[in-house]
Amino acid sequence: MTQAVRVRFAPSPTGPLHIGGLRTALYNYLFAKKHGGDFILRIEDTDQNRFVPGAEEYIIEALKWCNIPFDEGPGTENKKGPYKQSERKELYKNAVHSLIEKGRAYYAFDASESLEKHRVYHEEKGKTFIYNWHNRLKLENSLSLSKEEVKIRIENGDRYVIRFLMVEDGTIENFINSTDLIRGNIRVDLNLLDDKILFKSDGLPTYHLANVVDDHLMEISHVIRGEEWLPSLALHHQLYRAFGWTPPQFAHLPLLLKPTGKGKLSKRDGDKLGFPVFPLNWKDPETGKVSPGYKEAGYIPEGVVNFLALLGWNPGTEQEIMQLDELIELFSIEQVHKSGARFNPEKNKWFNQQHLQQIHESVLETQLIKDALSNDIVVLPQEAQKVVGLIKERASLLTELWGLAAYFFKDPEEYNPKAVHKQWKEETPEILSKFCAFLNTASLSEASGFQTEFKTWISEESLSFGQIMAPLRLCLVGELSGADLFEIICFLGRDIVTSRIQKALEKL
RNA sequence: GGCCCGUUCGUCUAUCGGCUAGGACGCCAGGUUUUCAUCCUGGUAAGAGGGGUUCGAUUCCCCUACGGGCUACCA
Repeated sequence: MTQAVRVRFAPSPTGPLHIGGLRTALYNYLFAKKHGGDFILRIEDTDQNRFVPGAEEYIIEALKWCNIPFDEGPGTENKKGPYKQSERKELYKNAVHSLIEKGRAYYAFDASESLEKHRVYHEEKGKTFIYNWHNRLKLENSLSLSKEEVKIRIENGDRYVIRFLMVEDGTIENFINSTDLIRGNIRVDLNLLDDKILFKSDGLPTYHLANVVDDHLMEISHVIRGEEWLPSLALHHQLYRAFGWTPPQFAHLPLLLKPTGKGKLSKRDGDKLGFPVFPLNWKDPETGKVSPGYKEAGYIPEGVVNFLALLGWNPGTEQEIMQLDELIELFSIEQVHKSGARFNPEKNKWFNQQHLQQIHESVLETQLIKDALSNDIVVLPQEAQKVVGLIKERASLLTELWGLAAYFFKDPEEYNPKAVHKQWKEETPEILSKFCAFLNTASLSEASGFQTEFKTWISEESLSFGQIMAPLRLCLVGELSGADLFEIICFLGRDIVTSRIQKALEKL
């Protein structure tokens, strides 16, 4: 019998979820759904100092926007909950005490400042200070101090932490092999590892303890997390072993790197390079500063998710445009890459453009109507439907829609000077007047029919396309770009076309 | 500094010992179009370096270089 697949995404609410975290969530989700398993959201809020109000809500909203819902998490029925670590304190306390009883954890009273001194001192001598078998007996802890002393200190209310006893004696060779689903075997010398703090003096567990306890209690089968956790893998394995628990399987995802320059993608890169790194707008509760989100910048979740999925993984085929259900179908953790992937905003946009062509047009129509309304223009549903059909292939972002469609609903306010200079000739006004006359006799019920009539007319008048099309476009659009001109004319109707031509004739 | 992980076009990537190294984004050129965009066609450009193993290495091993991560009473 194989174990049920249960994975978790475990962010800490220290700010908005960024695109790298979102990808981790996505991979977890894809893996879970691929194997018919559950995707669990756990909030790791054990750092009181870094807690940011609103961050948890943001994370939940962001996952919802991306269409990657969790099966268990805050607010769901508590099968294995609660799902916030701050509500699980007793569990960690019990766990760490069981470790103390087993002799695998101990109290330590050293002040941060005194440890810092040790570090500096060692560094000056070109050495590294590690709190482990090397020196733990020279420091202030329940292994070096007498039982009475320890008891007195604790009863006195002295601040203490609880440390993990990594290895008792570092003189014996002691390697551990851990398996990573993506990287294979990873071999670490346990003698080089430190006695990590499991419990902080504020009475809360550190990540390492809480993480292991929760993954065990929540019956997590696969831990899929960022590569920054790879160095802790050996520690986590040792913890499972010390508890006597079977560890889950691990997979460490490659990091997302900056588009240019060095290092991993950070929350500040967005501002610097002008693209969002967050799924949704985020307003910093302290500074009030708003960081842009994909949603508000006009991206659709289908595009963002598709692009993100392919950053560090691909199905091995040449298919790139995929819907969420296809991603689930094709996903496999073994095909995830080992090396970091540079974030490419250009390609991100391209994916969005591709998906924008595929989503239901009603989404675009709704957006267009909304944007028009904020410009005090009422666009009827059937108008929106018609116009979206004409312009959507030109749009990469939802936010570009109105800019591409505005001339269907309002007269141009200005005429591109360059274009005017190039296309507005001496004979133009006369030709346009003739066109107006022709317009009165033409049928505008259908663009293709009108085009035929138009062609007949210009040959009768011995005019060329270039002579009339460009100026006409200027009159109607204000630019030399835009949708099919015959479609525009038929949409606008005789009166508006005529009035726009009149207006342009006056102005130019 | 120490430990760990990585390294194919500028970028994302295919290749699981047979390669004329394939695709996509970007860029460039051409075509379609009344225009711009879309779209279509073509072009540009790569296995870090050095040793092995092998009939044959981008692929396996080692070294070096470079890149990345971790090295907190943060996650």
